[in-house]
Amino acid sequence: MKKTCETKEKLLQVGFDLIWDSSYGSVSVDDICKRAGINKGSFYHFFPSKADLVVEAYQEYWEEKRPAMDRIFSPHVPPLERIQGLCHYIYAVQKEKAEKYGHVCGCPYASVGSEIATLDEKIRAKSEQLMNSSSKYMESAIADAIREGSVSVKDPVAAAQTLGSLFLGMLVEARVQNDLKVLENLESTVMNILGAKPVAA
Amino acid sequence: MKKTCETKEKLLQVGFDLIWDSSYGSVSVDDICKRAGINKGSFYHFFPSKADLVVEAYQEYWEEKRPAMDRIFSPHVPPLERIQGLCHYIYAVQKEKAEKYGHVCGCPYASVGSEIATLDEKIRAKSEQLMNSSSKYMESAIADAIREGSVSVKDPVAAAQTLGSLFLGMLVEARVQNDLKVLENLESTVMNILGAKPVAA
DNA sequence: AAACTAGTTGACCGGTCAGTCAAACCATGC
DNA sequence: GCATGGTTTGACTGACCGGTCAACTAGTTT
Repeated sequence: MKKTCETKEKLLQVGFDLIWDSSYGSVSVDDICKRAGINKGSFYHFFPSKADLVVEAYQEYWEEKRPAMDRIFSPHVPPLERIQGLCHYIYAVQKEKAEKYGHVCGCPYASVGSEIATLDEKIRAKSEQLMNSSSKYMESAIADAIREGSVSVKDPVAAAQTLGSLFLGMLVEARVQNDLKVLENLESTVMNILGAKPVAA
Repeated sequence: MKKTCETKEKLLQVGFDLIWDSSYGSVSVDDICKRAGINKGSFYHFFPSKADLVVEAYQEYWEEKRPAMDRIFSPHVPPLERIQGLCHYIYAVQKEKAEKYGHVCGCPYASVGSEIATLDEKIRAKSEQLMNSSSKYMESAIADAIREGSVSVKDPVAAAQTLGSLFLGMLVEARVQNDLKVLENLESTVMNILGAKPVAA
């Protein structure tokens, strides 16, 4: 008998990937089970519903990415380089996904969150929470940048919010256009908005 | 017998509204027909498939909104006031929709475009086209603003692209958070990015 | 060895899905 | 009065949906 976590983990990963790639509505529980090589009964042993799998999978994905975010936004790194690092990281993740699946996939929280926002409150709330989860990193980086005088913006909270919306919008555009080029300007656009002096790459 | 266009028009409008409010995957052809008070056979008399209805409905919605856009972006209006006008217009449309349906609905092209981008090429392409359709307005307004010296940005094409992504991102956020407040900062955020001198309201 | 627990199986449920079709309907032109 | 052709009807198809269930397997505890 497999260990508990193996089956559940497999379902979480496969479900997350399939839904990120296509959509919540178009991926059936059968699809997930078939791809995971697991029987449907087992799915409902671990998850009360398809929606619950998604909520758990999102949480897990975020926790998986946290160490990378902590590294990128380490206070040891100069503030503008942190933001630069995030831009590179986003591009790298999107590129990897696009090569693996043949589509630019965008932000998983935003795609499914927007799809399902008016239909399932649990998923909506989780999407909202995770979409905002990186703003703290950004706020502190911008605040540090303001303190060292390397940017011209004044309000770190407002600037972080603006950049968050911008990232989101560019990721949606990249997904709809199915083109990574949209994301190539990420860094320069961000630096422009912050009113940053150029930083050596 | 009703005129041709009545039945078809009704299906287009009802379909567009239902799908904007919830999602492409969660609205069935039966739902649309029931709400429109029209039989299913008639649906397939006018549209080869559900996807074709969406593409046509999107095109029609855009054409319906064009006169308003032409008015807002009339060259008789000072450039920054045009952009201000767009911000107010977006807010007004979202507010009206939210009051009618009890949800903030966001951008219809982006929601469905993102949902379906990797699954249906016709819808994906139409979404891409319509998401970009307002950038020309923005570009010329920014170019005029640069010429009159009322903004500090230099490149109208790049700035229009940035603002387009920003609008998109804020609309997605507003939908997922189901909160119009997200859009209240639209104008001030945009003016900040453009480096505009304040314009009398 | 019996009882308990957690995991697994796959057939099964009622309902819904997108899409089909042959027949009926009806305004018009002849 | 009759033929025409766009429009309308609603029953129908077969696949698929999310979710259930009772039976089964296999380690663990007592």
